[in-house]
Amino acid sequence: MAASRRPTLADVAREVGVSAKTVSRVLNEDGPVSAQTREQVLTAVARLGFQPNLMARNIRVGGPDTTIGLVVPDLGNPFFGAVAGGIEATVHDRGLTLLMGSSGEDPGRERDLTSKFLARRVSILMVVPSVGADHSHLKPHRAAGLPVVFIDRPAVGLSADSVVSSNRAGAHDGVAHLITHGHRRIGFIGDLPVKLYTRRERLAGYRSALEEAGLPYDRSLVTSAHDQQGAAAATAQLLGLEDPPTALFAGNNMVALGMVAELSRAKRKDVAFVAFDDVALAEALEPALTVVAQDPEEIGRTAAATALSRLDGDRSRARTVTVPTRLIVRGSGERPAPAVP
Amino acid sequence: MAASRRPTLADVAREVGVSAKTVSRVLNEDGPVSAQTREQVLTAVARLGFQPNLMARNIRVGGPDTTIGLVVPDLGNPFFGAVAGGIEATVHDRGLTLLMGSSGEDPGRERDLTSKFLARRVSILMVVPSVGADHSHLKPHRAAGLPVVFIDRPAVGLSADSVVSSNRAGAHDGVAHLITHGHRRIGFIGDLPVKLYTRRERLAGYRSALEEAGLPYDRSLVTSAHDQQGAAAATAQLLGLEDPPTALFAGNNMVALGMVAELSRAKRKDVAFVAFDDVALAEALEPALTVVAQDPEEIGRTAAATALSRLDGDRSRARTVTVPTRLIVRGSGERPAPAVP
DNA sequence: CTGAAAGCGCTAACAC
DNA sequence: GTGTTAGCGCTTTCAG
Repeated sequence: MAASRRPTLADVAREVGVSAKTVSRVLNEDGPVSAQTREQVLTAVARLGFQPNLMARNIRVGGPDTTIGLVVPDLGNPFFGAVAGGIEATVHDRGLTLLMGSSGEDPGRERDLTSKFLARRVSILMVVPSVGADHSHLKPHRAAGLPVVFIDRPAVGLSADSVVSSNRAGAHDGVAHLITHGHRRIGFIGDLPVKLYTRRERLAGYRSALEEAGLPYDRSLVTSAHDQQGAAAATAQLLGLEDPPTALFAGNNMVALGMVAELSRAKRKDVAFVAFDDVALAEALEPALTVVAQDPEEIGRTAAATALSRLDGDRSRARTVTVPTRLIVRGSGERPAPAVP
Repeated sequence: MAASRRPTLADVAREVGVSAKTVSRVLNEDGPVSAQTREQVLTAVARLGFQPNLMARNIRVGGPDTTIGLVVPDLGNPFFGAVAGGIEATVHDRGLTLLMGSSGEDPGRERDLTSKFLARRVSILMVVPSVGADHSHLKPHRAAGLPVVFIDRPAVGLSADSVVSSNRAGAHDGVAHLITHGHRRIGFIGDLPVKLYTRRERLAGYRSALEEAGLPYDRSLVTSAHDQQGAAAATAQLLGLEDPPTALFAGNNMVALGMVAELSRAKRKDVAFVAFDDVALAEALEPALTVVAQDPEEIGRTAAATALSRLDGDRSRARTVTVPTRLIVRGSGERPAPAVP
């Protein structure tokens, strides 16, 4: 059972007794073809199970490939899955397909992936940039007209479109919600590394909410974690302070999981908390988890729409689109602060 | 700012004053090249920002493209995201890239996607087949040596490898756990449509556990839902029966969310429950959620390993690999059944 | 309406 | 070490 060569245009042409060009015409509904030959060609195509080689076509036509290159930190993270879903839904009608890879937050891998995608002549490049990644190597491609969109975090060293959540305003709203319920000492558990764009923005929102309420910024109440374990530990550490916080703000969904787990383990029913980013089962918790929800699908749709407009000739200068977050009040933020002595 | 043409091998060659083949040799580390010209070529490549056109290369070399086509029902579903992550991790070293699309459980879209992928000459095709999809159109490609792997559900009308969870055994274990704690009337809320492979298998596991314990199979205790809302309604409906179940088994993670939400809403702290598929925050619930956990990453890794072995010439007959599930006992399944009168 | 020739960007197979 | 020629599978261009 030898792996038989796949049929080509020429095979079909020979089969019918016409030229390759005629077969090509039939398949692309280009120029005129007699109903007669048309029929014969289609029959032969079906019988041989012929499928035109898209790569060969693209190379001749010269245009970009009908793919979108998408680099995310982690394919398994539902946030990026939802972003990808939003992109796909938006570009599907244009016949574009997603080429995906994960960088693991490693600038080197990110660069390998983008290079590979560029070598494939993707129509559009979308990247969730890793901390420390430099994007200057994309400059010539941008100049050549390639739409590039950065997702969730802005570009570094390159002027390009980007789409982000309203991190700062969202964090502000979440923290303000806690303040409204009387809390004056609020812990912040952010992601790592501390240079991460989303962490910086969300911390800024936290600080602005404090400032607005005339509360002091206490560095000892700000800590970090990069996984669920770490977040649990950070939670325990904050609660163990001499003058501990009466409320906590989780800087992302991973942190939220660890924080909730630790509070539940320690049976601390007195601590109020709010998390950035929604999680499944948030409503089923006791108390139900109040969150600052992002809209990853909308981020994906927006990124795709932006890129498509560039593809269609929009030459206006690079813009950053902010997708709003939404405070979903479910209860966990309303535990009252204890009366101050 | 005209969109300048991207440089080609010939451009680089002209720049340096050598032949295209020499440049090719440098880039592919093929045949011998003097250190002198090598240096010059690399310089020119860097200066022009040249990136070889992978499509052109592939077409000449004739082999399949270095991509894996992956069709899933829904990109936003974390289960499939994790599967994709497992695949990518396994194939990364071979230089393969993921081409992904979502079918929305629509056999037509699934077919469009697979056809597109085949036209791109993917090295490997992986599909989570939709209910009602037929795969006979893949036969010629299989015969031509294309590795095809079905994920989460077996193939229809085609002999090909597949990788699935131990749905039957897993459901059996979950239900047996409930029986162990004294439950004799156990509700089953499965997914929809009822013809879905995973639903059938899990229901079979449910039945086998009942049978093993000498318990009757009562059809009125078996119902369905295809989203969280529906699952909540189904839960309410089961608990409203004249002779209601004292324990519930959720057939998937979506159903679990709805079920937990409804039990929490109705403040039914007496009902025991177990869910198929793990969910975030399961430990933080009260009681913590006992689940039959799947291992989607491992499913992805296994699928990839299987496909790679085919690529490497394994011609043995098609096999179905079952990835074990694991009962994670956290508490929700241990609420005792009320004493029978 | 149809076909022959040329060429997209690259590499295999031979020269030198 | 390096260049030349041919050709991957397809489409463009121009003749019939």
